[in-house]
Amino acid sequence: MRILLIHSDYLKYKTKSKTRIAEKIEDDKKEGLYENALVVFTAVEKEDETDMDTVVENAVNEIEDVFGKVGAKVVAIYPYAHLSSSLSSPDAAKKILTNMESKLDENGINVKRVPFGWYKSFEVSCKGHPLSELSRTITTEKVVIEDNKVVVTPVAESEFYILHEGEIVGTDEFSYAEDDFKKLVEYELGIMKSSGEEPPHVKLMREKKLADYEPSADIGHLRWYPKGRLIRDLLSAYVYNLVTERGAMPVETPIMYDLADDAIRVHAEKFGERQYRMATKNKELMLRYACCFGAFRVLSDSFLTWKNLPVGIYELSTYSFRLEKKGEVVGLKRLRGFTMPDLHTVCVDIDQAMDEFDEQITMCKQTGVDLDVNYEVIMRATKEFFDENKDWVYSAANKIGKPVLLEILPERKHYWVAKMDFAAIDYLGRPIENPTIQIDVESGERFGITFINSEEEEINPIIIHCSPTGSIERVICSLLEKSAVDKKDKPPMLPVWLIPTQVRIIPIAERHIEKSEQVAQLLKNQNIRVDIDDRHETVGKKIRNAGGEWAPYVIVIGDRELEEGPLTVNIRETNEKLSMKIDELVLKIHNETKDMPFRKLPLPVKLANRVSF
RNA sequence: GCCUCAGUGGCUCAGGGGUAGAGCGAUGCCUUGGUAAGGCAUAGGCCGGGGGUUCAAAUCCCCCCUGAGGCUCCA
Repeated sequence: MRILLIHSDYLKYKTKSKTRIAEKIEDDKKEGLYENALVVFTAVEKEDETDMDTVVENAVNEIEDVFGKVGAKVVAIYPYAHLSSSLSSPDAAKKILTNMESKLDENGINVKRVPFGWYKSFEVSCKGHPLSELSRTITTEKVVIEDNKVVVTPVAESEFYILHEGEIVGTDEFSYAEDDFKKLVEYELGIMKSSGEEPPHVKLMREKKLADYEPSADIGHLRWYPKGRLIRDLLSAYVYNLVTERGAMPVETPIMYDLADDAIRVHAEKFGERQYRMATKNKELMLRYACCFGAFRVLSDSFLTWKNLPVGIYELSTYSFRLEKKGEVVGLKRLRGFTMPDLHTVCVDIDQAMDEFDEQITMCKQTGVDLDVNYEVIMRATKEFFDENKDWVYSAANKIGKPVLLEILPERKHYWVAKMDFAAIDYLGRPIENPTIQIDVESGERFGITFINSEEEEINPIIIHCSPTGSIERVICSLLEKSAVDKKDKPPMLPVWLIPTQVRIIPIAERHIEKSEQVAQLLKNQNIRVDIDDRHETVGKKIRNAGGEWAPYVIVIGDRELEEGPLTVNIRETNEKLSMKIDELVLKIHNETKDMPFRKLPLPVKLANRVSF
């Protein structure tokens, strides 16, 4: 429910004509004049229908609070549909508005309600003091009043443990050997102190010309420059290969959905206000915040039998949209538009889901190796699930090979009963939630997904949600944060398969450019991204610039190299100058990029021709 | 969304009611060179946007936008 509160000198209204949904009214309600009134313009929304009593209660509390503060004489409830683009049914609205009226009345407040469903003229004279114009969003969340303060009803709290080598211990009793794990636990338990610094990846993503803010879009939507786009493409190809090799089938589904579809609406409403919504002429649409919608619709329209299962449907959501709060959006870590690899695996039952989950743990772990990022892991389960499947939870945690934080939730709040979150730890010691695996026990039924079991019965399957890397943006975030950590004791780098310039060739004088081009062509033919710094600068400066671009290999070509023979190659990682033949360099790079995807350099080979972004 | 702080050339920043500044970068010229910044010159600014105060606003005040930190949140 949305309300707009106006403290007015007076409200004056007059009914003009009925709409189809008009309520019946007595003649004395056809017009009205209320002086010193707190006018409550109210739009009742779809989600309010799920818990009308709570909405009424919350709204009444809010109104009474403001009423008391501004010292108005009367509350005038004014139905005003234009505050929301997601309206409830007229019947529900009428009921809620009437209930608000009687509740306020019971509490001894002089309350009037302006008729619903009529075209009306009105005049309102706003007093204009600081509290005279307020808007509020009222939700179905239960609140209690305590010491005059509104407090969200405390839900029973989660319990936290550490699982390690088959043992379960309290978070206090565990002796933390690994720094990153300790940070993760402190963060999860809310005992980490903030340092107040800016995370380094934000500066890096701009400095390295990967991505930048786009002030002309909404907050949290980025522009990507060629180098950033290249890395995104490589990561996308990487995940595609990873999941298809394990049998998943890629699909592509729409980015927006019609809220008239019940299953879509219920699933969407769980996400509350954090959605982008748009109204077209006849439809109320939402932008997807994950691939679930499309995947579930594909699955519910497919014929599945127990022989097919488990089966995976994969999509890379370019983009998913979440209307995160302004203050929460930061760099690559938290965006309003992001790209999420999303794998949905249909399983016949919870046992098969657990087996499949085990496979996916292996897959998620592998991404940490391929990306060269350290993950710390949190396993979460509802109390009920944990009690029934203790052995499996222990063994799943054991697959991580190091301590795992375990959260046990007293009851199921979400669609999942068990999940595993993999987090990289940023420069400031805070987790970046990346891969995730979740066992979903709810969506199969909600979206009408069924399979035929061996007894020819139609059954709702268990579905596993998995993002093997987490969002592409967060992967890049983790890589940049890691480089900032590394900077303390070694040169910051990206994995060789991801860095835009793998080999930088520096000709000393113009007469060395031709030879540089020949070397570049040989490397290019071997699927290596190579470029030539042909600018009129000193060798020292070009070396410095190559370092600034994190080029892992730099070759200087001068008179000595004009003859056939070995090249001198600067190796960034070790800061060595090695004499090697081209073939040796090719072999070294191929070894380092083995089994990883390749894309060509999306920039002019010669630096003199490049646009500077 | 709330609280605090910030926005001056492409970048990093100085200035602080009365000619708009520096370094880096860019461009041009000189230098044709051997491993982390060669020299000289030039261009580039509605001082985030809009209102107000003032003879005069980049500077003071108000609103908005954008960014940072914190709070909250991340299904």
